[in-house]
Amino acid sequence: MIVRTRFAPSPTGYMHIGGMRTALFNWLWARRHGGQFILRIDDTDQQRNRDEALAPILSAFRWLGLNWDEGPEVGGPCGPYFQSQRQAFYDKALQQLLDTRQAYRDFENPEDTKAQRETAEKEKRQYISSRSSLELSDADISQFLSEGRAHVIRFLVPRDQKVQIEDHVRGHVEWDCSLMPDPVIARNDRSPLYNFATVVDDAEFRISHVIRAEEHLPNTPVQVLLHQALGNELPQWAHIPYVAAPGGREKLSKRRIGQYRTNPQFQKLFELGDQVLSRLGIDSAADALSPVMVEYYRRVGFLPEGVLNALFRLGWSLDDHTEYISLPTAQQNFSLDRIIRSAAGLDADKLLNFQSHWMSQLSAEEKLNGCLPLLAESGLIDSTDDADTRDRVKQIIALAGDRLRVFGDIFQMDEFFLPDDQLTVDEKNFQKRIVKPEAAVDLLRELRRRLEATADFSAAALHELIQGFVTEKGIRAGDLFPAIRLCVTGKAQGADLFETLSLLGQSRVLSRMDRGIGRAESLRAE
RNA sequence: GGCCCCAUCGUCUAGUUAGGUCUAGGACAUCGGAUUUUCAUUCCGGUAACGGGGGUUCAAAUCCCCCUGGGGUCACCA
Repeated sequence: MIVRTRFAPSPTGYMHIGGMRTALFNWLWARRHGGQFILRIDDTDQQRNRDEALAPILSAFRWLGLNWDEGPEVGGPCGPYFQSQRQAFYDKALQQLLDTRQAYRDFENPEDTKAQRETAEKEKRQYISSRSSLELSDADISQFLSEGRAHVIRFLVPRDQKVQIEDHVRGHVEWDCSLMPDPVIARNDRSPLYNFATVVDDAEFRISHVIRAEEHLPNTPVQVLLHQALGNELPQWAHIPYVAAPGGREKLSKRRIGQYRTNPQFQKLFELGDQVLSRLGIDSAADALSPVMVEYYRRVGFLPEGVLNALFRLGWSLDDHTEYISLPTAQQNFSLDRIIRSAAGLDADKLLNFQSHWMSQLSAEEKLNGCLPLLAESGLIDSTDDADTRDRVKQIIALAGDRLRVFGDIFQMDEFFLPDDQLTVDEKNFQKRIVKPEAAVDLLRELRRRLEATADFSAAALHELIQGFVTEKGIRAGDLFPAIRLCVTGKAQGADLFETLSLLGQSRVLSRMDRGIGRAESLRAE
C-alpha cells in the first residue's frame, strides 16, 4: 500500500500551532513510509482573499521544513488542490448518490427543521431528520425543481446499520446510525459541505490514512457512510488528541488568547513575546500575533527545531527517555501506536527548554544570522552586511552565551547598541547599589580615574585592575561590581562584567560612569 | 442534554496491546547543595503520581463493571 496522507487547512490567515502538529504527524507518517504528503485547501466557503489567507499557512510549513508532494504551488496529478475548484468532482458524486437514491432533495423549510431540532433537544432526545421530503413523488420533485424551489441535498443515513472503525489511536469505536440525522451534503446551488467534499477528495486523492484531531471523531461515521455509498475503499483512521491550553485540558483556541494571558503556565511565552515584538514595532497586546500561531514563534526568534521538538513530544514519544528529537530522527521513528490518547497541554517550560537545547547546537555564524535581521528590523543596527557590525554582534552573542535562548533574547543585550542616554536603568537597584551606600560614588569615581589611565582594556586586564582595586580598598566584590554594571548597562545582572566592559570599550565605559556618578549625586542631593 | 472520547508526579510522558522484573522510570518545572564577580549555565541531591469503588486473579497502573471528574461534538462552518 502506498501511504498517502493529507492536511486540509481552511485559509484563515494564520497557522494554528495545534493544526501544525496534526500536519506534522501526517507528514511524518508519509515520510516514514516513503509515501506522499498532500496539502489540500478546504475553501468551500468562499474566501475573499484566498491567497492572502493562505500565505501564512504555507510559510509556516516552509519555516518548519515540511514540504508537500502535492498541493498549492507544486501541483500534482490529482489537482486542482483547492476545493473551490473541484466542483465537477462533487457534482459527479452528488449525481451518483441521487441516482442510487442514497441522497435526497430536502425541500423542508429550514425553519421547520430547526424547530424540530429544538423540540428534540427540549424533550432530551436525539434529533433525527423527519425525511418529509421522501414522501414527495417524482412528479412533485420535478415540479418543485422547475419552480426553482429552494432545497438542500441530504445523505440518506441507513438507520439500520452500525458504523465501526478500528482507529489507530482510539482502537475500536462504533456508532449507531439510527441516532444520526441525515447530513446536508450540498446546498441549493450544489456547493458541497465539508463532510461531503472531504470524502470525495480523500477518495480522489487516494488518501490511505486520515490523521486528524479528535474533534473530527464525530464526523467519522458520516464520512464512513459516504465512502461506502460511493463505493470507495475506506481510508484508515487515526484521531490524535488535540493540543490543549497550557496546564489544562481545553482545546487551545485563538479566541481565548485573552484568558491565556493570565494563565501562569502561559505567561512566560507572552512575556517573551511582548519583549521581542515590541522591539519590532508589533503590538503584541493587539493579539495580531499570539502563541497560538506558528508565526509567533518565528517572529520571536524560536528555531524550527525547538518548535518541532515541542510538537513531537506533545502526545508522542520515541521511547521512555529520549527528549531531544530532530526532524530526521522523528521521521525515522514515527509511529501511530505511540501517540497518546489524552489531550496534552502545550508546555511552555518544556518548549523553552527544547529551544535552548537546539540553540546551543548552533554555530556562532548561525546565531549571528538569526540575530542580525531582528537587530536591523528594530533599528538597533543599520546594516546586516557591514563586516564590523557583524563582527561586533558576533562577539556580543558569544558573550550572551546560553542567555540567548531565542534570537529575540539579543535585545537583552541592548546596552551594546543603545547610545548612553537611552539606556534603561533599573532604578530600584541603582538606588540600592549606588545612591544609598555611602562609599559607592567615591569608589566609582576613583575607579573611573584608573580605568581612564589604563592602556589595556582587555577583559583579563580589567579583571586584574578591578580585582586589585577591590583588594586594595578592602571591600567586597559584591559592593562594587553591581555598581559598575548598573552604571554601564543600567542592569543589575548580566553577562561577565569584564567582558562586558571590554566589549563596550573604554570611551563608552568612561562616559557611562560619568553619567552614573552624576545621576547618583543628583539623586542624593534630593 | 444526546452521541463520542479521555483519566499515571505541578507539567510533558514511559509503563496498559501479550497482568508479575513497577516499594511506578525519564524529562521540564520546583526545592536544597556544589561551582561562579552577578545572572544564566554546568554538576550532585530531594519533594512529587496510578481519581474512587467493586470485581476477575496466587498477583492489577495494566483486564471487566459502576461511579466521579475532565473534554470534544451536536450548522445549509470547516
